[in-house]
Amino acid sequence: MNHWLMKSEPDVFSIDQLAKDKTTWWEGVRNYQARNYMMNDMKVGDLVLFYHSNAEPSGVAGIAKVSKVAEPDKLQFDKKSEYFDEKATKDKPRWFCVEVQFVSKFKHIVSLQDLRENPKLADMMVLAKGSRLSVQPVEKKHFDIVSKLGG
DNA sequence: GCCAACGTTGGC
DNA sequence: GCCAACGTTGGC
Repeated sequence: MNHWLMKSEPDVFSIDQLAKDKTTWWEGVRNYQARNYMMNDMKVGDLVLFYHSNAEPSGVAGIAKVSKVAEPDKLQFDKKSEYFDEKATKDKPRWFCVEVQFVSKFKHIVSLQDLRENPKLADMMVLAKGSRLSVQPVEKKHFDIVSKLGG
């Protein structure tokens, strides 16, 4: 089983919204590297750190898990969506997304500062300079430390 | 709202 | 296939 970190702006979609909805298709990713992780590597049951970006504070807000493997992102075909992609066709979809399911919300958000201050987490991808990838792998040892911090 | 870092696009 | 210009991300 693999572990992941997925970023979402809470103003757009928060851990509370996921708790309410139970599951969601992770639509709107328009970065090939992030897509490839979802399309090729994410399996049902994989655990996900749900990360709030552009937030007060930014950080890991809870845990989700992959509930369905990748399927074509419907928004790429929706002309009214900001995620519409005129180069995508139903025969040859360009963008894929997995479905994730709510697992738990942390008692306390594990802020970016918390992550930075923990030497054991120093080589997490999310802490790398200029790291913008919205779907990224996480080592199990890091996942375990972060979930312990979250309570 | 600024801007550094990074990704994508498109002319050549 | 290079790379300048442009767009986006996301912390601050």
